[in-house]
Amino acid sequence: MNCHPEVCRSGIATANSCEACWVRRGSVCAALSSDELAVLASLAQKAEFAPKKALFLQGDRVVSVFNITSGVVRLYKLLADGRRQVIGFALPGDFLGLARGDAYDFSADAVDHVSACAFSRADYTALADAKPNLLRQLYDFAAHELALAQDQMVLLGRRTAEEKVICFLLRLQERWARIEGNASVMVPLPMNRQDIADFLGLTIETVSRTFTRLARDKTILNVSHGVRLMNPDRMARIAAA
Amino acid sequence: MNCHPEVCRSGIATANSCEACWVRRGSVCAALSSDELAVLASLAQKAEFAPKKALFLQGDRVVSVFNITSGVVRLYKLLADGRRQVIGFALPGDFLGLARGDAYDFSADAVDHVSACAFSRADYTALADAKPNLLRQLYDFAAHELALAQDQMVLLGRRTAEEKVICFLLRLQERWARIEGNASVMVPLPMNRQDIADFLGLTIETVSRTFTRLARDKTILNVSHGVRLMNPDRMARIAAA
DNA sequence: ACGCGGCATTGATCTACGTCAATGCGCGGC
DNA sequence: GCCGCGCATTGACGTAGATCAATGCCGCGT
Repeated sequence: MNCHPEVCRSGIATANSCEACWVRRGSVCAALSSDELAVLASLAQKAEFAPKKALFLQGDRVVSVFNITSGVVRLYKLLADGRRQVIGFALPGDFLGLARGDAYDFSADAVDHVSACAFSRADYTALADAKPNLLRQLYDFAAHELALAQDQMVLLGRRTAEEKVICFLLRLQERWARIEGNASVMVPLPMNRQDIADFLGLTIETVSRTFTRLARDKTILNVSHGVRLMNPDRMARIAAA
Repeated sequence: MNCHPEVCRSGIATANSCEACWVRRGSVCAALSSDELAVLASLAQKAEFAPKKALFLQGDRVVSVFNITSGVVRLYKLLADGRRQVIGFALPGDFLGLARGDAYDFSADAVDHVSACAFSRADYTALADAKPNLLRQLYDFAAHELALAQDQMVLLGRRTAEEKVICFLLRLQERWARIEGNASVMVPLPMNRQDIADFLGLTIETVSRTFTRLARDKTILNVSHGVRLMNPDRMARIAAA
């Protein structure tokens, strides 16, 4: 479960070749022409982050933007008293750096080992201004993220703990499927229970209890760094409710 | 409190003139050149909606996009069993129609009397494709909305009922201030308690109790369709926590 | 093979908020 | 000017999920 071949292999086949980048389809750099990709490649810096290392912190000046090529990134905000809300997990193909203004308004750190393409923000915005293609992709990505955020609001505001966990698993399954090209009942969960709790607006104990209850009634099977969906239909029914 | 002159007067001074539109500054049509505005004006249709009338419903095909020129619009999603999450309130100057795909994924209806500029979606996307200016504005607006949505996630997932209500009031105050050009301790609340509850992930009773508790300890004063902030400092301190 | 440290699980109890049920009240219609 | 309706408030009580406190377990380094 640790090593999904599609996910673990480097996103970039040869140094600074965007054409060969396997996350390009489904990423913000999809639908760029060959010569545009060449420009992009010349600006790209390969970056690697060990587990728990920060890509950036809330309040940092935005110097770089990132395309994730492998691994999972945790995006979160902290309240002054330490309460944390995870606002999302960035997966391969996701773009980081939509921040308005010149400071990040959330923090991002690597859940597992993360590889990313880094661009200077100045270069990237210049490119976006020059290439309406790319701007259009960024716009679509932002609108997509917004739709996800709105779904998450419904989840946080109006769903029970069990529904939250089930929706979380189904949505993650779908995102992995989009990345790997085929849906699987094995859902990798590289993040820990605390991350999931902070994403769903629950405590770690409630998340844990919900997982064991779902496992007890054979809806899921807990495996080492993930979960196997044993009854996706039932889950879909609960998520639809 | 019902009639903020800035808010109640029509957004458009003369029919189909975007140049004279008072919400333009701060809206998505800001920063368009004079001739671009002329094109925009030729495409605009003035639309009016009585209280509770739908601008569109979740699942409707996207035929129009809107710029709100006066009034307040409630944006919400429903679960199959009737639970409702209000995902936002659109105020004068706000743009509606970022929906991905060709169906709306949320519903929008008028809280009070609403005036809007309607554009055919096809015209609007064509214009955006032709004018990178406008696309850039749309992108910025989407990124701004995303930032708001992320703040709302923190609120929904990690804040107490009292904090939720206080943050709600302060954020609304700031948005009105941006629209009217000056901050006021009088915060109009055209939406009802149920709307506020569904926005904050609470019940109407909890919202009501929280308002009366805040009024009892002189933090706010309840007035007919709004609230007067009597102790903004204390509120800011709680919101910051 | 052992022990240690981080994470996850489990149980007992507490509480913020939800639910249910009246009651109040302002506003618009007649 | 009164009535009725939709919204808001208030109170009594219930509960999902939080909190507090062990205990279990797995992987990793020595």
